[in-house]
Amino acid sequence: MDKLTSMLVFTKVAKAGSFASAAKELGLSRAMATKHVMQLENGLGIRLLNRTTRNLSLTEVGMVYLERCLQILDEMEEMEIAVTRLQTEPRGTLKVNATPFFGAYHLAPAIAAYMESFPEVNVELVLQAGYIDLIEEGFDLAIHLDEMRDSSLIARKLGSSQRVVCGSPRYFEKHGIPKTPDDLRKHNCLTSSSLPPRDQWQFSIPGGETTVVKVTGNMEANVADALRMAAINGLGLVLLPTYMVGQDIRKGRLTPVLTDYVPAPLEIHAVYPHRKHLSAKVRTFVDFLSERFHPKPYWEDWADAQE
Amino acid sequence: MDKLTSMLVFTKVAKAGSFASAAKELGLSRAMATKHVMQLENGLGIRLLNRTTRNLSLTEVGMVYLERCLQILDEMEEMEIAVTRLQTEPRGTLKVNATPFFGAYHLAPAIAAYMESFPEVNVELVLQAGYIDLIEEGFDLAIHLDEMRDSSLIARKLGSSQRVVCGSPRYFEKHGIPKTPDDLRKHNCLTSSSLPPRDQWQFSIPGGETTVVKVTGNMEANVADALRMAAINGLGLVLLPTYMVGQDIRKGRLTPVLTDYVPAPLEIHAVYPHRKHLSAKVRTFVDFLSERFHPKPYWEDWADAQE
DNA sequence: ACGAATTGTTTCCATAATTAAAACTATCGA
DNA sequence: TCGATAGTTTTAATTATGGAAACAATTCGT
Repeated sequence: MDKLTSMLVFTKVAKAGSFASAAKELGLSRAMATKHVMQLENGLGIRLLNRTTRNLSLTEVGMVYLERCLQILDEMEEMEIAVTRLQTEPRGTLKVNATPFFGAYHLAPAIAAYMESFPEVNVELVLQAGYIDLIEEGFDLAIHLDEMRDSSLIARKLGSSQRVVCGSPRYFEKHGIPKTPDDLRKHNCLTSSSLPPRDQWQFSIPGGETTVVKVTGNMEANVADALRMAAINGLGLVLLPTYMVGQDIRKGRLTPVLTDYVPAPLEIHAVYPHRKHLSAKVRTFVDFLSERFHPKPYWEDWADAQE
Repeated sequence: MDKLTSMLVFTKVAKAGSFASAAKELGLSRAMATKHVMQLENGLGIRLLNRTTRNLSLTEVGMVYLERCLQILDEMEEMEIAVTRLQTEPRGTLKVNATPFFGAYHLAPAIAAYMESFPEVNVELVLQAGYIDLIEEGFDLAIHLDEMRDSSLIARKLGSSQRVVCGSPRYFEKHGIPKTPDDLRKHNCLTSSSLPPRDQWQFSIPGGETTVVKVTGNMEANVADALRMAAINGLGLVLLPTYMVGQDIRKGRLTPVLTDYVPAPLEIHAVYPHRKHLSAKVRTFVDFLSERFHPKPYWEDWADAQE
C-alpha cells in the first residue's frame, strides 16, 4: 500500500471530518479509506484519529502528523511539477559532443540559431575527435560522422554529406584535371590517417558499378582540416566531405572534379543515450538540426557559384 | 509499489553508483532495484538515470529529483521520529474530564504528583458533571464514578470508594445513632438528585442479604457537595462515598454510622477513547492513578483517627 | 418514539501487484 | 576468446489491493 496515498487519504479524512466523504472525494470505497488510515496508524503504532461511527477528531499526535503530511505532500507535488516542466519545456543545459571541424563550422552557428528559439536552454559544446563515453561524461548528445561507435546508444540520421575530390585551380592549371578515377593515380593525393577511406578511394559511376583506386601522395595528416588547407594552397587533391570543402568550392578556392563519379556519402547522426523519455531540450535540438541539414544541406549549395 | 520506497531505492542507486550494490545494501534483488527506479521514471515520464550495463550517471532531471528526494525522505524520517517520540515518551497535553469534587480534591493533587515524575506533560483539567462527548471534545481521559456511560469507550478500573452513612456529632447528640438501616426512616436523610441511590438506600449485611430503605428528608440537592456541607452543619444524614467524606470523618466533622451495613461501593474508572496505540501520557497517568487509588485509597484511612 | 439512513469497520474474494530466481544481453578484464 | 559482472526481462508464486456485502452503532426525520 502506497504510503503517500495513505497520507493523502489521511489528510482528506482529517479535512473532511469523515471517512465516507473523503472516500467519495478520492473515488474509493469507505473500506479502503479505513484501511489506509489504519495502515498509517499500525505503521507508526500510534492512533491518529479518534473515531466512533458518528464523531471524528484528531489525536494530539494526529495533529502533528497531519501538519507534516500536508507539508510533505505539497513538496512532492511541487517537486514533480518542477521536474516535469524541466522535461516538457526545453530548458536546462544541453551538453553536446562533436568533432572540432563540424562543431566549429556547422554546429556553433546552428546552436546560435537554435538558442534564439529556445532561450532557456544553455549549451555546453565539447569538440573532441576521439571516443567519448557519453553516459559516463554526462553528454546529452553527440554528432557522429559516418561511423556508428556505440551500439547501446540511439542514433538518428540528421543528414548527409557527399564526398568530393577537389583541388585548387592553381593545381589543376599545373597538373591537369582528372577525367576518370583511374587518372588519380598520376596525381598527388593527400590522405587522412583518421578518416576511413584513407588511400583506398571508392567511387560509384552513375550506372551503379563501383571502382576502388589506390591513391598515393606526399602528405598524410590525422586532421582532415590540415589536408584541406594544403589543398587550398595547391599541394594536391583531397577527398573530403562537402561540409568541409563546400565553402571553399563556393568561394572558388577549391574546384571539384570527377563529379560524375560519386564516393559513398558521409552520414551525419545525432546520438543520444536513450530513447524513452527523451527530454525536450534534446528532442527540440535534434529536430532543429534535422531540419537544418535535411534534405540537402546548405554546404552543398555551390551550384550557383559555379554556373 | 510504495513510491517512498522507490525514492529511497533511487537515492541509494544514485549514491552507490550501481543498481547491484544499492540492491545489496537494501536487501533486495537487482531486479527490484531496476523496477523501483523504472516505476519512478515511468510515473514522471522522465529518465532519471542514464545507464548501460557498465556505466551509470544521473540525468539533469535526475539530479534535481535526487536532491528533492533526499530532502523529502529526510523530512519523512524526522516526522516519524517526532511523532513516535510524542507517543512513546510521556509528553504533550493530557486533557482530562472529571466531576468537580473528585477533580478538585483528588485529581488535582494526583496531577501535581504525577507531573513531578513527568514534567513534559501538560494537563488540561475540565471539571464538569454532565455528559461530555470525549471524542468530539478531544479528551484523552475521563474519570467516571460508578455509571458507565459510553459503551464505545474503554474503561479501566482505578479503584473504588465505599459509601457510608454519616452525620455530624452534633446531629447524633440530638437525634441519636441509628443501629439498623430501618432506623433511618426516623432520621432526616439528605438526598442527592443526581447520584444514583437517591432515596432508595441499599445495604448489604455481612451475611450477604440486601436491604433497601426508602428514606426521607427535608433537603435535596443536585450537587452532593452541598449535602455534605449541610450534614457537617448538623442538618441530617447523608449517604456519600468516602472520597467525599473521608477527610470529614478523619477530622471528626462527620461520624460514620451503620458501619456493619455496607452499601454497594462506588467504582472509579478511567475512561478513554481507544485501546489500540494508547499514548504514553495516558498510559502513564492511568497507571499512576491506579497505583494511588489501589487497593485501599487514602480517603478511607480514618481508622487511626477513630481509635 | 421508531424506522430509515448514514457511518466506520470487518469479512470475503476476485483481481492485480510485488517479489526473487533464473534467463538474457551487454560489457569489461584477463 | 572466455569468464565474470551488471542491468534488464521473464516467469511463477506469493502477497496485497480494493470493492461488495454484512455488521454494529448512531443520528435524523417524521
